[in-house]
Amino acid sequence: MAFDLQMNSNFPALKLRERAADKPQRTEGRAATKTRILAATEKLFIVHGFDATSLRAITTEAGVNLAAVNYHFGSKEELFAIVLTNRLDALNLERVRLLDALEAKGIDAALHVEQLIATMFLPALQLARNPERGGSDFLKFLGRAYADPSPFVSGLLSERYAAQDTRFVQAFATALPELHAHDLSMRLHFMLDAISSTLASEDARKLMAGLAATSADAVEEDVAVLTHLAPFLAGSLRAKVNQPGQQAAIRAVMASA
Amino acid sequence: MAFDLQMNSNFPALKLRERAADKPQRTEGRAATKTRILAATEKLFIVHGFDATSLRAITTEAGVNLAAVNYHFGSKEELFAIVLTNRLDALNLERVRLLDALEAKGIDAALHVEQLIATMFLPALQLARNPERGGSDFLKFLGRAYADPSPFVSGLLSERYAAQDTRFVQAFATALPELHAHDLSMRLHFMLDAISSTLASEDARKLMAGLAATSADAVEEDVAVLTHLAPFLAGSLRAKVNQPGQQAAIRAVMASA
DNA sequence: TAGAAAATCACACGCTTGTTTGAATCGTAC
DNA sequence: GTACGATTCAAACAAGCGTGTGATTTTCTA
Repeated sequence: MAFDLQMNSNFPALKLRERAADKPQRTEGRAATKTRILAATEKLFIVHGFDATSLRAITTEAGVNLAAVNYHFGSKEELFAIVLTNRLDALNLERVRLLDALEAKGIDAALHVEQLIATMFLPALQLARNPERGGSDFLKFLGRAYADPSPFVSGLLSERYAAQDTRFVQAFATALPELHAHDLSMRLHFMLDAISSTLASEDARKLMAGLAATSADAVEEDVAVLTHLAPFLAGSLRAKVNQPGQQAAIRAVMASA
Repeated sequence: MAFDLQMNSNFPALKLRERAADKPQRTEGRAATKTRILAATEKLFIVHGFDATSLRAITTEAGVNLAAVNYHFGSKEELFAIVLTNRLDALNLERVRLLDALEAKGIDAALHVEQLIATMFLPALQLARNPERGGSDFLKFLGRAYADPSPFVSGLLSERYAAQDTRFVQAFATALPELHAHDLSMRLHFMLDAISSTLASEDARKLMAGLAATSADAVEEDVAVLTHLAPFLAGSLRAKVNQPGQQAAIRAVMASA
């Protein structure tokens, strides 16, 4: 950067004094670069995704040298892998822990689907309220990650979390025994795609926030969001095909085509 | 649903090398370059999206010179705008026509939601069976377009089809008067995001094809797909919040957290 | 406080992107 | 057959990308 260059060549003493003044502890100064790169990466990834976030944008945002990324992280992909797994490992561990607890406690048959949905989404809501875990941006981050078109991101997610995914699919299959495997797969696919796109989109997230606007404390907000989300998703999963009259109604529309 | 896999391209007059040998006519030769660029653009857009489809990949696929794109279309964005509107204008016109017909015919209250859903998706199924309108690739194209992360693509879609969107939102609002505007917006948002991602993803499309595998002719295939799709989506739209016991079930899950 | 190690720096490499250029070629009308 | 507008062509442009380098500075340790 031009500023440093000028001070380097002409006033080394001045630069030394300024540096020493704003840097009282060296270990913090050493870790600061890596930390600020990680923070900037996450911030820009939320807005632009993997492909459209350049290392130059990251290092500018973080106020560090361009070469710092490759020095500290090796490559752009390794940097993003750390950012992604930092956040998502905790989320998925908590999801599996809740699923274990639910299955150990026994199954309330009538509302098992709603409980599975709550198990999937409650950890995300809770992390979203913890500033140290990303705060409200965590939901945007989650949506961006699962909707990102880059093969690197989707490959990392499916590789690293495939085991958890199949556990939830099996849990839903036992909760919905009358649903054919084809229909169940399609409907779960729909559900997760919809959640991802919604979390990644600003206006839809505001809609969800509006649902819980009346609640007082944190726990009640989670309850409010889930009581709107779970029936909606459960309704789609539980819907039966070939209800009386539905075929006729559809054929009526097709008659106009 | 029926996928005519032998159709690589949807534009006529693709034989040009042998034609160039005998007697090339000016208008045909002139149109050939533009047509082949459009076909290559559509094919590559389906696979890679807007950002990841380079003009060099397009012109190589089309077998034309790199400069031909800017000569005939002005810019990459203008080229993609033509490709997108070519396909989507016809789709949306048909959607609105069916909505007009449904509203003129009067409302079957009990199954109005299913009929609205059929109205939204039937035109896409029918276009997908017409080779001149894109064949089976039309559904992939549709999904790619609505799931594309590029601001240019999403901006073009929302600008050009905002009017039709609000018409459908209003139709759903009158069909579901008990649902709050917040919930309806969120659920429709979910629904469309899910459809887009599903159409864009290869495996999910195969799942949908499996639903209609038993059907004989084209019309019955559309009926089969819609009788699986409509109840599923209608179930999600019609689900009521705060059903008895749901809050308690959710709180039971939260107790483990 | 001197020397080794770690970190930062400016800079450049090779590559890809969309776009432009000016000359060569084609198709046709005079 | 020649002239002219329309098209095609190879080549280059400027900009952006991820990555690597060697020198310099900062930090830690003996």
